[in-house]
Amino acid sequence: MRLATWNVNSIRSRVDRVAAWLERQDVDVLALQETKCKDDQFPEERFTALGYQVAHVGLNQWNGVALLSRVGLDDVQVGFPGQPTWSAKEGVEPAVEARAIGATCGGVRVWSLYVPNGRQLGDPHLDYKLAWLEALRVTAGEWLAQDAEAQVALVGDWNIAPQDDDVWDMSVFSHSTHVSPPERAAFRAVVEAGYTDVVRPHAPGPGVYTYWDYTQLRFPRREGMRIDFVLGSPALTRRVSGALIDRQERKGKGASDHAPVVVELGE
DNA sequence: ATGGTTGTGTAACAA
Repeated sequence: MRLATWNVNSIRSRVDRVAAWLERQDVDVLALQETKCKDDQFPEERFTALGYQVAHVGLNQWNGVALLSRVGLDDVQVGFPGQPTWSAKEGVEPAVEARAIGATCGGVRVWSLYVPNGRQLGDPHLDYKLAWLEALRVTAGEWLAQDAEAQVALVGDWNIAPQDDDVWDMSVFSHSTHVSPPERAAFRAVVEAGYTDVVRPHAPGPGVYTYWDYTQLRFPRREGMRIDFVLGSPALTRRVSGALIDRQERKGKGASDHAPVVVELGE
């Protein structure tokens, strides 16, 4: 089974590219982030025509996560237990954002996750991000406490570069989010709860990234960040036989600023 | 040059 994750930065502007890529890469399950649309705007028929079932949550033009699967899509869950809420502005009732959707696909509990962007050090968004990751760590840890053999994949855009090699130049990030000690500790806590980065051994750095900013010629200059991850539970990690970051897909007109990440699972 | 691009939706905001 081939499992993939991709921050597409708007599914409506990328639907042709995603559909073509799915067929080319022979992917069974694809987790999408930043679909940037409401549920009724999601181009579901494009994917059902290719044999995929679709689950999506999108509340407005921000965030939005989805799962496409051709190996079953059962027990869909919008948001994870304990997922923190966010209030966009003063006076607006805090709500759970469209940042997490889970389903069982071919025996694997797959979660498509879009971790909040912390924006700046000291920004309330960073506190939200850290609380979000801590809540995820607690819940995902409970899943393994209940069933140590559970096959769980926590996949998506984590908005964290866990190691210095995961950015092109650490000195550029000395006062930035994504690399700060609290963010790295929050990521490490998920790993220590039992979830392994299954891609890195198959796509080692330095210089291997999943995201390149649209501005400042970051992609041709090879100035990127590794911030998209597939974290596997122990039982899932044992099944991983290969992985790749499809850098080709970042090329050309109409590319997302993120590349897709693919994991091959054996029996 | 204190920005640089791309997305939402059509002014700003988000990344």
